[in-house]
Amino acid sequence: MRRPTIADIARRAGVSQAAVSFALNGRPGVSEATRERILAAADALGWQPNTAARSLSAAAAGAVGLAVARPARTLGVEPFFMQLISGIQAELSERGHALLLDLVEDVHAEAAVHRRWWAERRVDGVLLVDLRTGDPRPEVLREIGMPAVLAGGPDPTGAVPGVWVDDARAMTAVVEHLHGLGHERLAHVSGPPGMAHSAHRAEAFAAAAGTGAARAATDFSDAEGAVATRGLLRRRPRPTAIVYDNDVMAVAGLSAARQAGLSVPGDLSVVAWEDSALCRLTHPTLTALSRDAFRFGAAAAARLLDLVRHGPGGAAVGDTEFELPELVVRESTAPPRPNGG
Amino acid sequence: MRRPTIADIARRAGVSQAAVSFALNGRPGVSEATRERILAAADALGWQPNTAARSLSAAAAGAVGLAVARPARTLGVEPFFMQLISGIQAELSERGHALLLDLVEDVHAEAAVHRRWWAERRVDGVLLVDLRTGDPRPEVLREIGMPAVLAGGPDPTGAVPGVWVDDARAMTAVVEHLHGLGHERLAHVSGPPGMAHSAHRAEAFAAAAGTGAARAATDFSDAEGAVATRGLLRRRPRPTAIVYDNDVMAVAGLSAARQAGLSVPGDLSVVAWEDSALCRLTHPTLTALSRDAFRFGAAAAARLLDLVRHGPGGAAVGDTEFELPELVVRESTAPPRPNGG
DNA sequence: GCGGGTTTATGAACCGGTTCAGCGACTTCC
DNA sequence: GGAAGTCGCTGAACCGGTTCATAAACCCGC
Repeated sequence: MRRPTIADIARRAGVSQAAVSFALNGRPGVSEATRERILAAADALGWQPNTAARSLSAAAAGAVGLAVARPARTLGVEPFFMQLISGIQAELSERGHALLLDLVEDVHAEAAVHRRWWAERRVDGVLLVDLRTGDPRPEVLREIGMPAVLAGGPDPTGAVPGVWVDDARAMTAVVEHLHGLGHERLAHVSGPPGMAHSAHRAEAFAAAAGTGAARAATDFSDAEGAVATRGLLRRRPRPTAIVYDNDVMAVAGLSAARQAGLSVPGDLSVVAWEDSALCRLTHPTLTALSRDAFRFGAAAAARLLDLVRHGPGGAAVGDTEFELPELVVRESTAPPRPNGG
Repeated sequence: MRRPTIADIARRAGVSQAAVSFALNGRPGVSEATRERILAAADALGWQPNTAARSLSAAAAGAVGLAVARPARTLGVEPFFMQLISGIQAELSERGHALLLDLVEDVHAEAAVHRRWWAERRVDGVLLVDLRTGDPRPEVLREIGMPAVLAGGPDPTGAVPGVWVDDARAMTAVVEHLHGLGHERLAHVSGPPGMAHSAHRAEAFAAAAGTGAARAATDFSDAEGAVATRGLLRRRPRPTAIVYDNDVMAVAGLSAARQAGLSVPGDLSVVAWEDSALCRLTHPTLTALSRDAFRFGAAAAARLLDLVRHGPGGAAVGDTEFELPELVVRESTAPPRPNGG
């Protein structure tokens, strides 16, 4: 039951502990024959390194952290997050690192968690999501000197490198799709203006959609998505197409439109920013922007591990751009009715 | 930038390292005056214990693990999981523990992760979800002697204590609700028969629903939920009410019924096992079994920490029952049409 | 056969905490 | 006043790895 240590291996193989350490870590200093004898002994004993001991001398935790500041209510509904975490996880475990997860109230609590993790040496670095405007986190991370990567960057302050998607370009593509169908009065149901990527999208929308464009901000929840939709549909002239910043709100918007007596896509076209099973469950199915959250998470994790391993001057420098999301056209977008509005 | 150690505190307070350790851990051996001087020094330096060092001597990792073996595709869509994790997290962080998360392929990979975590001393215990029939995990955990708690037990082998919900009683309540409305031909769209809780529910359903009962098994995904629904609706006589084992399949079933030309709840009543925003987004809204996944997770985590702290003979022994889910009646259940079928 | 260099292996220090035996100083009690 | 006990604190070992200075063994050419 007692877990074997290198001392056990050393005794079994008849060598010193130092030799065992060299052998197990593939460093020079032991002959090939001895190395094999040691590896065989380690294998026979089922030895695994004690992470605490290794961390202590190596001054590396072998783990990275992800603290998420979103209400659990919102988090749970968005498939995006689990996919993201799954991708992060896959990359990390392949490279022998563990993932520490923390769900907290807000970005200040998150920064506090980062400080604690760092002080306790629990993690070698952290991943950031949901950058806010005036976000305290990048500054805190720079201050304590902890490696960090922003998933969904770039960080305008430049304190933290990011793996990012060009939301502006994606938004332009969505607007072009709608324009191409003949829509002229577009609306955007966005996330909180305090979220950086939300603000980016809103700007890009305003720039691409032209003068008739309307906008409503929400907290990403289905409830506010419905309220925003009702508000937009009361406008005269009424928008003929709405772009939602996530899948959940798009579904809520669909219900709201139906309750207002409008048909989709006859009276109103709908686009969701994030694709998921949800978008295929509705009737009509939703046109959506699809990105590979799994690979996105993996890319961010890979970037972070490089940073941890090689320091800021490592393999990649600055921000890394991730592929554009793909617009998957389904039933919820169609040309507007000639008499619409 | 260098993180302070107890040696720094000792130097600053003019005492030995041992005294510092005693003072910081609230143990006897230092006078009140000295203790305060030490705490002040620690505070001034912003000291936090190095978890690696502490783990090494205390032989405790200060973390617990959760490895989940579900396809990310399914995981992401179920709000239940994030709520559960959120609750686990809340309890853990309150008691100074971190959460290690791993998403893996299947229960065998999960058992392998448990072994590795234990050998590496990364965690003090693990939480189990989704017990399968013939699940290898309890046996592995008993073998290596790692504290574990099953969220969603009880474990029939008795190797791992569980925090559990009486699914059988809940299912009976659902069936009674439907019977009370006048339904006689009920159907159940269940999860994989290999999942223990799924099997329990199916048994309870069969016992309560009587002879006319039909059943279809799925993998919990929206796709199979739709297929199962179409199959059930082709039966003659047709069922007038369907109970789905999760929210996602219930929504998918709703679409499938509509496509088959049936109205809900006119021609078909629908009940979802798990409540979520999803159930309120649909049209009609879904009658659902609602349980507090957050508190459920917290309860499981609390049970595990007790086990870790006090051993198997600790505060609680055996399985702990969690409150029954509540049936939230919404628009999707109603009396069957007299001429239905 | 001997000096110089390389390979292979070892002992001991170190990472940052925890813990325990031991030792003065002080109190208590007879 | 001296034995016994308590209090407050220290020195050192220990957890399980990594690492470095050092030494023994071996190889080479001259």
